[in-house]
Amino acid sequence: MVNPYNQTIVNFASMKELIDYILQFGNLNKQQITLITGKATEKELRKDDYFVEAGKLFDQVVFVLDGILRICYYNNQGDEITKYFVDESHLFANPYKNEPMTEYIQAVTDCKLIVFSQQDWDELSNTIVSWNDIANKIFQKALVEKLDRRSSLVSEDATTRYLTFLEKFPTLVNRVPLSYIASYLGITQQSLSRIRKKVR
Amino acid sequence: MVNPYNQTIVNFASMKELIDYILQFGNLNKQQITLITGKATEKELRKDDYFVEAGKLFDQVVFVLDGILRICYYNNQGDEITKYFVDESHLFANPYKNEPMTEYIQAVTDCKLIVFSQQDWDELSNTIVSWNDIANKIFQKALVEKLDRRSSLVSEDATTRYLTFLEKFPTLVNRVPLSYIASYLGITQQSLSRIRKKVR
DNA sequence: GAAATCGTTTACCATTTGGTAAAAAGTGGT
DNA sequence: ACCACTTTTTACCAAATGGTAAACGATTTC
Repeated sequence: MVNPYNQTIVNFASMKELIDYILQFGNLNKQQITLITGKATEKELRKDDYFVEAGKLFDQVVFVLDGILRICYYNNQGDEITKYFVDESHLFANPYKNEPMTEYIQAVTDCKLIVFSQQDWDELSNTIVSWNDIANKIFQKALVEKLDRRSSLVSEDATTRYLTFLEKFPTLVNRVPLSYIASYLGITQQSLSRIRKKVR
Repeated sequence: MVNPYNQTIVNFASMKELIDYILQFGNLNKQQITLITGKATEKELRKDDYFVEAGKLFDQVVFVLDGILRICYYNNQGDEITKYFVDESHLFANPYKNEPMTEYIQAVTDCKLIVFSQQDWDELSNTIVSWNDIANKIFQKALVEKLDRRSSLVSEDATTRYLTFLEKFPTLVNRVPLSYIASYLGITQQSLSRIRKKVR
């Protein structure tokens, strides 16, 4: 069978992770879980693979089973900026589904993902009455969290930002290149190296 | 009639502003508009009044008819930080309705607001089928915009940040004290004064 | 195992920003 | 018009950060 996107059916254990995640936001019965599972596909990425390139449309909903993604863009000075990371057990969707991506998505480590097309994802509301509510809760919470994190990046000094990053993402530090973390924190890698030395 | 909250029925012209705003996100018929209008109350604030204080619950939905609000908190160093401004024709709701506010809301100028209790706002979904969808679109869009703005605050230098602020909020510069803008941009007011002199 | 590559650290100096303080400009009240 | 008060600007110096480059360490490749 031809499979140009390297996508496979999702196995039971993987799917359970996603379902457990969704169940935090609302109840689902067995039948509804089967409906969701039926639309899910699995996708693997190698370290440094680009999952989505800037300029292209991206209308999928992605759950990270294993690995770390980063969402990036280039700022006014042409520096590559990591806007945020998406790590294990987090959902990601593009808020601007109908516009070409201004950002690109890259695998920081090898990744295992569960992927839905936006259409499949949305169609679940036809058969699961609470689906829109659940989906909105999920993405709203994610947005609020991202906003809070970025707010603290603006109002704190570089050292505090790094320490907060360590608290919020304790599992990322040793798996993500320092330069990515630096650009996420809004400082140069030299500054971050200096800070790291100071706080160690 | 006792009116401890200084709230009044909303007049027609004011209500039209809000309805026009909501209609960007979905259709409403006359009857539905009447339902919404019936739940709205008007509230006025004087410059520097605190609308919501930190530590208290806040479960209202607020539309700014006139004036500017700012949402603030204190950072680790004890500095007062303006997290964002809410100006004319924008809706604001607390994403953490069930938790005491960590931020406070202050009137930067005299303000005229339309206010809904969260309960009234939510109850509209009982009579307007598309209400949840409309409301989610409104707040999701607001969150995404705020996130994009804050992202550029992290990745650009102070001068670029100020110029971007001028572009995004051309009507705010002359109505908001420089110190508020500085804390929003993540710099001291001296730095902002210097930048302002440079770019003028 | 040597060479090449990549990521990180260090060093140097220029630039930017912060902190404290004082002066200047603007605002409101009497 | 005057005073008191707030906001903004300016100045000075200290501290933090950026830019360029080189050195170091770890990993990969042949």
